[in-house]
Amino acid sequence: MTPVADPIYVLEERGRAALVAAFGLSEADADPVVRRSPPDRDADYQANAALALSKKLAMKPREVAEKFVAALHVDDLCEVVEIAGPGFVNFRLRAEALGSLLEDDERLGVRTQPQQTIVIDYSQPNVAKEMHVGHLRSTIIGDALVRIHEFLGHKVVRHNHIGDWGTPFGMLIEHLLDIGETEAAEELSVGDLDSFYKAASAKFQNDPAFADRARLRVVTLQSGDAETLRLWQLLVDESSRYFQSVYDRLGVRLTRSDLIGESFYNPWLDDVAATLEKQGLARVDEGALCVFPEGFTGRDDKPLPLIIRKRDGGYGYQATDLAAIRYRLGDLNAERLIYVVDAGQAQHLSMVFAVAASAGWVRPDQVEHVKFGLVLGPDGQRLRRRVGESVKLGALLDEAVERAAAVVAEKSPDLSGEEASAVARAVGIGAIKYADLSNDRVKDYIFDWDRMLAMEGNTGPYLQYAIARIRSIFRRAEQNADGAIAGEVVITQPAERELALALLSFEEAVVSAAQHLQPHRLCTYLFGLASTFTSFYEHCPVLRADSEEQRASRLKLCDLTARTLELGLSLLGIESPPRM
RNA sequence: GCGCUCGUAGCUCAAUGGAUAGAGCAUCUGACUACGGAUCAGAAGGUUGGGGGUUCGACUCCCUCCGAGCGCGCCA
Repeated sequence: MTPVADPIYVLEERGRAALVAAFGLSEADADPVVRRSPPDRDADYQANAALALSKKLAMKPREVAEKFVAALHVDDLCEVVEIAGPGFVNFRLRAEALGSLLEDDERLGVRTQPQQTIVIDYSQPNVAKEMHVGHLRSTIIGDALVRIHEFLGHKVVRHNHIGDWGTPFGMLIEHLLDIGETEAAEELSVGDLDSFYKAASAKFQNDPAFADRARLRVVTLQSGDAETLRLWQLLVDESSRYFQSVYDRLGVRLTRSDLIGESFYNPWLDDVAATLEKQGLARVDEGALCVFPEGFTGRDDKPLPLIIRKRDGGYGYQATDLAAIRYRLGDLNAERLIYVVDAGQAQHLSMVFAVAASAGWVRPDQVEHVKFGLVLGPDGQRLRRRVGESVKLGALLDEAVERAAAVVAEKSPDLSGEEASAVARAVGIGAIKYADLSNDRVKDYIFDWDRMLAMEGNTGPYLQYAIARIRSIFRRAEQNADGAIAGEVVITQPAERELALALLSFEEAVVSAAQHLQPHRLCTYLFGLASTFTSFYEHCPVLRADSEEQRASRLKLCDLTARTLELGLSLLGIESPPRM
């Protein structure tokens, strides 16, 4: 059975062969530059290569296009191939070809890629600190990238690089000792991490004796004192429980075994420093061991250091990040590292990457910073609870589910209490995720409850609703929708044609989201598919189709649409309730 | 001061260097007692912050200016 296959790749392949045959180009130079055509152009796809090649080949663009078309074999797919404008080659697919391309396939036409081992570093909350919206973005985007790359056949190693080491732990442990283990565990277990951290921090600032103890405690901790480590572990365990509760509510694929935090790299930090020194990359400056990577300057044009070891002999996150790169490539044999970290860390990470590259630990093309912008409130300012305080994640998720429950209760009063609350969870969490993922991640975005929960527009609830609506067709048709639809897709109406083309573009949407590490490309695709579907559904009667063949064909289009939307949402980490 | 990011319709956002810059919301006009109206069709709305440049072709690449945000030596 022929799988669903995105014609853009077929045309690309045939186009490449034609360019090689017609002009003797190398495979690499023979990119036919196939794109979807703009709407209302009476063409489905176009190849733009002729214009780009005309100079290289010293021919007129139209001449290039003519020779290209002459060498092209696409009669089985296209009913029209014509040259337009200055040298665009337009393709219009045959209706039969569209129908046969849409044969059933578990993966809905998305092929797997040659497997790579990829470490994706995301979420990164801090021990003994409440998670905030910044962690939310990293978590949601990272989770989507994990799912997309796993689906494409890669081996993804999830690393939750938690902040569980370093200077703050001196004061946290001392504070823990002050109030007693029992009370501390109690406070931490109810998830009130901020008050614990703030109390410790306040004492550190106001009580010099406490501050001295805290500094000493850092040394004791990092030298591996057993009792201190036990107390530290208590903090980590309590915090991990809290993190896990957030991940479970979010439906994010992170577990305790993915927690590989800063402390994990502690044993290698001395060696990182020693190696960099031996390589002549690091030198002592103002008491600290520094590397000055080329091209980084700060104030007064002074070279900017990456501080490997502080004046007091301790290590910061620069050394830890370097050790992590060595571990991930050297010990885990990863081929690619992806860091889902806010844009504010761009300079730090590019310095770390530069140093790791010059030490020979990584090739520059193996590491990528997936940076993201801020979450803003309706006023366009950074989202805060009150001045200076970040919004607590737990409260945010509560509110999302509450608001979704109100929407569900109003729109679907017939759902049972249990189902209604399950739907509310899926809709509320899905709305938050979709609102985050549907924007270009590098930009700041405005967090707006009403917009993200709206049933119209490019939102999570809209897509979930579209799926539920299609599912209801099958309930009404009393037909099983699990690929058991007999017959084949026959395209007769323009709306069917548009829907078929949209369905066939799924692979490109997934691949492009992965290639650019931009989940919003997949969102844009899914919203377009849902819109195309509603137009089809309005214009083409399904259950009241003219013939059994047409009914079966249209049911099949419905089924493929629902499954594509479901799969697409699942790659974004979003659930699709069967009814809502 | 140096560096990075962003600036697109009234609002929120799209647009792997390709033809006439697209959606949703809001506004306006139509359609159908609805296979879940949580609908469909259409209109209006733009000097893509300004100015230069590269290119057959620029929202996209380069330079410059303006505006916003972030980072810039011992927190992570």
